Amino acid sequence: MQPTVPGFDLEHYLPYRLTVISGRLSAGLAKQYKTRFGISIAEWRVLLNVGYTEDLSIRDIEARVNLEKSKVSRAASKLEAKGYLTKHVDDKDKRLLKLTLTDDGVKLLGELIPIAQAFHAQLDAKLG
Amino acid sequence: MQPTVPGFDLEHYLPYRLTVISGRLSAGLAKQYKTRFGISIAEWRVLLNVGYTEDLSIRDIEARVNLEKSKVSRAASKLEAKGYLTKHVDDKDKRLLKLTLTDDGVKLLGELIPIAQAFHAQLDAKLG
DNA sequence: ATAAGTTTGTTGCATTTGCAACGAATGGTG
DNA sequence: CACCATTCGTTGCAAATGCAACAAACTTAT
Repeated sequence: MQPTVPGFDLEHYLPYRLTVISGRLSAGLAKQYKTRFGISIAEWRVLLNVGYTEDLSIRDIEARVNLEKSKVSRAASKLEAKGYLTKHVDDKDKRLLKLTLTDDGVKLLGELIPIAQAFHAQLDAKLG
Repeated sequence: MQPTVPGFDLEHYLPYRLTVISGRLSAGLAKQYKTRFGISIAEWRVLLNVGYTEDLSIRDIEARVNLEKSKVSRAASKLEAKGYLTKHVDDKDKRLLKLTLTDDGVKLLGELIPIAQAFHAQLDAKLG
């Protein structure tokens, strides 16, 4: 624990700690989602947002979740291919896509949410 | 803001928020480091840890920073190729590599730290 | 000491990722 | 209207990534 380079308090550097912590948190759920449901983290987040708010566009999700639009686009396409959501061109602005969960999508989300909630409860318990 | 799927408070879901926030934080610094110094985030973290503690091994960093060991290995190799650190086989356990910053590495870290500190100060200010 | 098992770091390979380029749609300006 | 600039989503491609396989070094047990 001897700092070679003084003048920087690594242990308390916020961006650093946040990244490490959030990485560890995500990793736990990610494996469950992937192995049990064949869903990536990106897909899970898109699914969650589309389920949470109606008629979101790719751009909306990009802004909310801080995912590259190409990543959102591909995640949405995969979810569409798996039958969990549908894309509809917006009538008012035909550049936009309105994303909507299918019944299967809603069902899947219903299965995923309890897992996330349990994880969250577990986390809360650990944090006191 | 109409939840299609009830029973889940997305806005307050901690892992979700942490990931979004830490992603935004990292993104800001990442570009600076990459464009100005040709250093990736993984390399920056390895550099920082090696500077902070002497004779770290790949495994040590893997555990600390939560990076895949292959990622750490490649980041370390790149830093070595750029002349910022050296690898030495540990005498007591020849599987381990002791990573040490070169003079250039120390110098580079000295340039990067103020940027990180300024960023941190800026963040603190925003958080009140 | 030998054999079986573990740990450490690297590498091969298939997948994922980010960035730029692109077409289509819209907005703005003359 | 015509023209230029901007926005949105997709895709091509090079680079990054994760995982498994591997060799070498170490540990343990018999």
